[in-house]
Amino acid sequence: MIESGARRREIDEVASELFHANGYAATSVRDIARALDIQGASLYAHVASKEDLLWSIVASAATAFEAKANEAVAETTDADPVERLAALVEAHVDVVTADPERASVFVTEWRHLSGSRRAAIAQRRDAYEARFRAVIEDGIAVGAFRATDSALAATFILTALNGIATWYRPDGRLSADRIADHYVDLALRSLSEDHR
Amino acid sequence: MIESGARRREIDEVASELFHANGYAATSVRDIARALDIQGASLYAHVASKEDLLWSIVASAATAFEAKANEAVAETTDADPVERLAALVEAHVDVVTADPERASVFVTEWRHLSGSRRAAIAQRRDAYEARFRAVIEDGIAVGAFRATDSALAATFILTALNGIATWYRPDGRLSADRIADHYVDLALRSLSEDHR
DNA sequence: TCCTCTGCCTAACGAGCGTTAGGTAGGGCC
DNA sequence: GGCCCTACCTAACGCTCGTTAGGCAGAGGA
Repeated sequence: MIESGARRREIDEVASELFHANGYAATSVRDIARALDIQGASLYAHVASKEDLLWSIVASAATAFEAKANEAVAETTDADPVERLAALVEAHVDVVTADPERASVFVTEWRHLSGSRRAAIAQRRDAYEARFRAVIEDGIAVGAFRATDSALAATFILTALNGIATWYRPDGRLSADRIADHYVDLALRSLSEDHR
Repeated sequence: MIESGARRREIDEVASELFHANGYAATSVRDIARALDIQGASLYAHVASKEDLLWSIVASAATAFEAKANEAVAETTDADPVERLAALVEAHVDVVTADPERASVFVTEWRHLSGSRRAAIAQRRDAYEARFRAVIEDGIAVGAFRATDSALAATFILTALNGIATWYRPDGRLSADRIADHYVDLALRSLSEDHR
């Protein structure tokens, strides 16, 4: 039986670290087992397949991003698009810095999912990106942002945010909060009306 | 003997496509050979190892980025930091869109290089990023950009630019030129003084 | 005609891959 | 004491991996 208890969460965490460090394809089941001090075959008491492990990580990351974005939007229903975008950006950075390994696996390894799972994640990513785009369009309509290609702007901002997952270290020069503040600033200014 | 003739360039191109599509670790030597309609073992008449193939792609991409950045800086020696940063950003987008497969392999697969090669690329990446940082600092000193963390701003911009390699399609909605224009705009505004 | 070079072939190597089958030690509950 | 559940074990499966060895067909120059 494939459970989802404490040991399973441990396994997900170790797999996250290794997938983050070396990539999914370059990480063997026996690599993960070694990090847990057990045999490769023993992992299959907890997990149905290697891909299930990836799926569990990627799906939980997707859920985390969606949940935080929901919070951010709920907290800014009465606010203007500028504040709502700021909340969305901050939420995204929060999720990334809270678990950079998981976030980076989500961003870079989801293509190794097969068939319907990959499609499901692609769709959720699209929906997530659409929320950013919608807020940007609202801001343009209200005159808070300059008129520009909202899809391209959303992509610009989101890829910059996702990049954090690849270089962020909890013990690095900048705290997660400071990174979030700076990135909110950079993102909002990139859409600002005045310049030069 | 390992040559560097026309056939070899063909091989590099096919390998770029496959590494871009599926990742280095998930692409086998036999996959590359199949795309060339030859046997896996036959590749070794042209290439010393699979990693050499990756190295050849990554190194040529690094050289392309450096060369275009050199041009951009040379053409803006008398210009202000704003124009020089614009030239750097445009150069980067140009290199990415000119060969997105190669660029994306450079950005995402270089960690699979071993030892000294990985270190060499890491150093060249750092030096390249430092050029962006230096121009941003010049701009801040001159008052053209607002005072901010220049390293973080450079990372913000560069990761957004590198992201293009993962989604750009030559036959997509936006031409390479329009993407470059928009991204120059977004990058410069993210550093602008005024906002709200 | 012979020689050399280019570009590919077949066959095989040891190693590692994801995964399955079947077993066992130990702890908690009846 | 008997029972089941959790967590792991060893052994092995068929397959694919990167790579090497050795050979051969055809083109081009001497």
